[in-house]
Amino acid sequence: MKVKTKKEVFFEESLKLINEKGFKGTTLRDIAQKLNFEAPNVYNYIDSKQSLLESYISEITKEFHGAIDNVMASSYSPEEKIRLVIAKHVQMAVNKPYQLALLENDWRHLKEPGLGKYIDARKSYMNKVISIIEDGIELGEFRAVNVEILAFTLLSSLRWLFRIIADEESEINPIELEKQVVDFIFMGIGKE
Amino acid sequence: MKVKTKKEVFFEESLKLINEKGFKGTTLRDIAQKLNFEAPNVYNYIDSKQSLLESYISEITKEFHGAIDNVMASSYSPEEKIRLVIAKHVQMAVNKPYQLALLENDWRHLKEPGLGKYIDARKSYMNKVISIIEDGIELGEFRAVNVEILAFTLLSSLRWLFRIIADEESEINPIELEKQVVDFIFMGIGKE
DNA sequence: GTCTATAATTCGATAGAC
DNA sequence: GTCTATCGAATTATAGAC
Repeated sequence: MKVKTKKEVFFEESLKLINEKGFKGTTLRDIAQKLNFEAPNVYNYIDSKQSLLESYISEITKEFHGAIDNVMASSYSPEEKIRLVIAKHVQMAVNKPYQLALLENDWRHLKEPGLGKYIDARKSYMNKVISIIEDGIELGEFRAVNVEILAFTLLSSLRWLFRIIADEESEINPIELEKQVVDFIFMGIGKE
Repeated sequence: MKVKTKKEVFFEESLKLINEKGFKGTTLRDIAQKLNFEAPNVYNYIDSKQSLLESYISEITKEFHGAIDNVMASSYSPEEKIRLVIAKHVQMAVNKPYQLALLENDWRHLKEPGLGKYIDARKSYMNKVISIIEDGIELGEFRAVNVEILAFTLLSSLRWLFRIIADEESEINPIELEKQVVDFIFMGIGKE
């Protein structure tokens, strides 16, 4: 078991607090109190409250975009690509639920130019998903649907997976979670 | 066309601002500026900033719970009940996108005892959906699945429909939106 | 790295005149 | 209903001693 550095503990505990009270609702005093020191000491770890938000968000968005770019550039079929995208979201929800929560809850508190970049990147991500779905429809792997609405609904069900982990008291089996989500997205709830 | 009262304009404009900047990120001065008067005048319309949040949230949660209780008490089949639940979410997303956004983004800023009540009500809502799905599986209308994960994923895709309306520049046809969402949830994206 | 002290600003809210 | 003036508290952040 690796020993956590003070810096790692700082970022982990801050993350949990922000998850409970929101970025704007979490004060540097709150963070300091949780770590049992006085407020000005947070500046031993960060330059500003804003930079704290930015570091959490940039880390996780880079990971998502790196993953989907690799998927796009692969020779897998559209159906397999969608499976890989789902797998990535499940994996992230299981491994970094609080960071995902922060991303979804508090991205709006980014300041320019970071905010504009984030919004653009988010659109770009959805466009890549749309592109995969379009290919899949063309190849007859998917039903013909309104791709914008579908991509949006699909991503919505993926983006909020972290709540299952963050909210649920019970343990979740990641493999079972992925299977259930894949089945839902490909087959829906209907009998046939 | 009904003429809007000043009070209606106040609540509408406040809602849009909160949607952009979040509840904690929106100051009473921001609201006053948008309405072209000075900050203390907001107290002509509300008792406190907190009561503003509470009124938005209680209105919309009552509507959802009233709807699902009527559905539960009806003699429709589970499949038809799920269709009605989806229809309600689509209808709300189309008619009250900003209020739904506030609900999802800022419910955590409720204070006790309202916060606890909201969390309980949210769990209760999901339990009702789970109950419908369980009935449907028993009757052979739905595939046998992990109902908790399914209900969660299903509700996630419904709860974020408002973003299609709030974000999208293009007009959305509510009837088409409902059809696409129903098809996605019952059949998924797969060909068969 | 930790603290005390405090600056500079902003916030929700109130008082009271018109 | 609208304003000016302002209070009291809280916030991010800095200065500087230990």
